[in-house]
Amino acid sequence: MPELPEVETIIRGLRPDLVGKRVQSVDLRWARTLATPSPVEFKKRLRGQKIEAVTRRAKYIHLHLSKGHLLIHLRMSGDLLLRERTQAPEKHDRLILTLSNGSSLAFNDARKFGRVWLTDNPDEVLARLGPEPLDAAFTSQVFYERLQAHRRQLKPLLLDQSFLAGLGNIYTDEALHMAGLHPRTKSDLISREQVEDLWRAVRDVLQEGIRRNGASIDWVYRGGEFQNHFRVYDRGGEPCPVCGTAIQRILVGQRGTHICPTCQPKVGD
DNA sequence: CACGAGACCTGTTCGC
DNA sequence: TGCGAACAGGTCTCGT
Repeated sequence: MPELPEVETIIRGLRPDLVGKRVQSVDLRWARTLATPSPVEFKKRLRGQKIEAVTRRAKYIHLHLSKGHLLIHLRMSGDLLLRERTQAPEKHDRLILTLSNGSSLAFNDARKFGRVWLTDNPDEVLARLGPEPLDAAFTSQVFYERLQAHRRQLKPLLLDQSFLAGLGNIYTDEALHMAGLHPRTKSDLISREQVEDLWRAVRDVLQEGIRRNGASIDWVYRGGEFQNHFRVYDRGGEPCPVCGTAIQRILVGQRGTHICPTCQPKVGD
């Protein structure tokens, strides 16, 4: 479910309830959720820690603790929820932290792809990430140079978190449609003007996603409403909002991809 | 280096 | 209704 706007929505919601609280107890219900350290170490080091800040880097949730850092990646189906301490664990809860204010923080993840790290050096996990797309440092010139440095299909490149951090399948399709670019276009073949359009599209679509509290599809519901404003994603067969042509669903880099064949003509190759 | 296939998992939806 | 196949918001590793 979660891409940058969904993760941003989650941390904004949780932050006021988490900052200043202490971890009283740790209930690890699916051991493989833990990337590092060992379960025994994890519990020992986490208990008693105070949550000092809640931030986001790309799709990672970052809890800054009095000593150490808890990083959480929700992957496909993860969710982070505040519960009443008295509430019984739910079916897919993988980790539950009981907090000092009588609530608990539950990491729920049906597909078990999500991961949690407890580390003194968050860079061990985050260092390989590319630029943060909404950062002031991510200029269209930086984007242009990075695109030129590769000869790859645009969509898989935009999904590569070491190239640009935070986009997922939804926002990539939306941004490429907004910029009028075909997802298979080679990254070094687009003009400076097209890069400018794509740069603006990426930032606009992420900001719109955040403004609408993210997108919620299917049974993994979070209360966002961006799903009601998709231009192409999950809209195969429906008319393109710009030109009316039927939206196509194709496969690019093994990911379902949605394009308007009129607005996003193939280039180069 | 770029790309495809397969793995990791469970749940929902679609087609027959 | 039943049942298998296809598919899902992500990322990693391996082989070509």
